[in-house]
Amino acid sequence: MTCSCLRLAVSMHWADVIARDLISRTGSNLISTGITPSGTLHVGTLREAITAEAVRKAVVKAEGSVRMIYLVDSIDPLRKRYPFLPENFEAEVGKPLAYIPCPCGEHKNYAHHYIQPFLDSIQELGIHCDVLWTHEQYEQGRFADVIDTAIVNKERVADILKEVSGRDLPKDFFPYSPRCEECGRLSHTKVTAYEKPYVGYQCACGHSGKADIRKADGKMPWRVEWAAKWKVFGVTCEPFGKDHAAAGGSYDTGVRLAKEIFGIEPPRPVPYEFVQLKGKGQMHKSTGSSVTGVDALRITPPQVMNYIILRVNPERHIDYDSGMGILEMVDEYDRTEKMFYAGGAEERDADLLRAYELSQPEGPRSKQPLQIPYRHLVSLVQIADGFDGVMTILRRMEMLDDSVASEDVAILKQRTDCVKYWLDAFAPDQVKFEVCSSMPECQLSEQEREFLGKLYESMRGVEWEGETLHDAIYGCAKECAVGPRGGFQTLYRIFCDQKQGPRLGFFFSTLDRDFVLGRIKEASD
RNA sequence: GGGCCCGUAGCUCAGCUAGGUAGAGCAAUCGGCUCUUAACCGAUGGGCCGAGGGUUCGAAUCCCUCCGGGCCCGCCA
Repeated sequence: MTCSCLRLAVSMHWADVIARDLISRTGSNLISTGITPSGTLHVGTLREAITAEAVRKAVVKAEGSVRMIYLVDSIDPLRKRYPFLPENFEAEVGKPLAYIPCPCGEHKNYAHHYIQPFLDSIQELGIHCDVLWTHEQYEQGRFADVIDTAIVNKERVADILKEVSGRDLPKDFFPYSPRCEECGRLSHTKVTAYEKPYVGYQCACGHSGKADIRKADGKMPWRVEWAAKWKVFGVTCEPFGKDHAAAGGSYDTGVRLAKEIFGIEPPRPVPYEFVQLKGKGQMHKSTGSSVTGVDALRITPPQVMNYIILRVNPERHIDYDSGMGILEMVDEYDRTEKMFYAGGAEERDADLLRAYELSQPEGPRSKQPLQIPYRHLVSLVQIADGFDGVMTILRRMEMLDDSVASEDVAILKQRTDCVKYWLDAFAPDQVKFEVCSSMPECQLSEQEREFLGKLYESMRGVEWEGETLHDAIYGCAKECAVGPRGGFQTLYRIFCDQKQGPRLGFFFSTLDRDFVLGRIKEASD
């Protein structure tokens, strides 16, 4: 065996490793993932979908056959009245999310309300999947056979659950919970009989009736339902959070149920670690997270979001930093992008480049996208008036011209929006500035006033353009006692009431000439 | 009680399932660009690879133990 052959096997991105494994097992793969939309979705939800999509792309690249489904667990019951829900939702507890009204009244139902932002995100992130709603699957009778199988084998199902999880089950355990046709709740019914396809029940509300397993008249408990889904859809691969991966956890019971009850091989698991939020508070269930999945996407361009997830192994936890860290991530992303298109990267960066490639919603472009330094945008957004203003300044600075590709404009727009949202909600004060509409209170020394006076005269005669303004400021400050550093600081003080700020030349060039000169004159008097 | 992940430069991490005496980015320092910085270019400094054993000619890399940190395991996806 030659060296070059060996080298091929050295480095492989985790998604490709999984893809290779999948292809070696079967000719037709189905990746499944999903969520219960009971409340606001967090960044971890994004990780699951992004992880699944990376595997899907990797299988496609390896020329395997693959499809991906996203299951919205819309038939799962509302477990309790969460703090963010109005009082009257107390009455909805126990009912399937799909049959509970929308909290804001603008969506079809509760489940839609919470999943819709995520479904929108999926588009941006380039996740290619078929979205399925579990309540619809039940309504269509797709689970009828597996429900019957579970019921017929309910003793063995119960044994497996007890054995693997080490927990006791209620004596009257039944692998199907009827939904009371009177009160709509799944949680208060007791099964009294089974005669295929009808499950007789008595509800705590007083009603007794029959549930048809071919309809959405009830559901399986989720551990059973999970394995049942594998059977019904033919799932061969599924990413899930580490909570499911714990010993005796739901994946373990799922494996046994799959093999012994449903007679199938369990899917290839892809356990992933949680995403932790750094910066503005951690992600606590009790306190609620200050950064939601939607927030994260609003401040992180989608490709970068993908990259954050894909650059590390799934089993590694990620600290999502909504503060300055986001700038560093975008910078790293841009660096990797340069490397990707420049070619000649070193072996050790192979996985990073692959992560970049997988991060592109529709695959990488043929040419390197336009790069405007992200940190620069942070300044521009605060100077310019809207996206058009940003574009205008970029043109003036010759960072882009009329030949700019529409895709690049789109990316720029997206990044500008992210920066704006970030500045509003998450950015540390250190990077923020604002033009004071009137002269801030400040004590200026004699030397500083002298500098401003000279600068006033100098700037009056100069072209109102970034570079020339900058030269005027620098030249003037250098000749004065305050020196360059002191000169710049003085200006920041009288314009922004800070001792630092954006690059002054460009900054001034975007402001009204009379306003700037007036302020300098005022301060020098 | 059970399980998983992590502990390598100030920070975020590569390297670790092919063992041969450590890498990147950011930060820092210094210098350059007539140029303040949160920008650009260049250079420099900085780590006994959590601790202790073991295997080995040789370990950040394999095995064991321990310490430290994070997180899961209540039918709740």
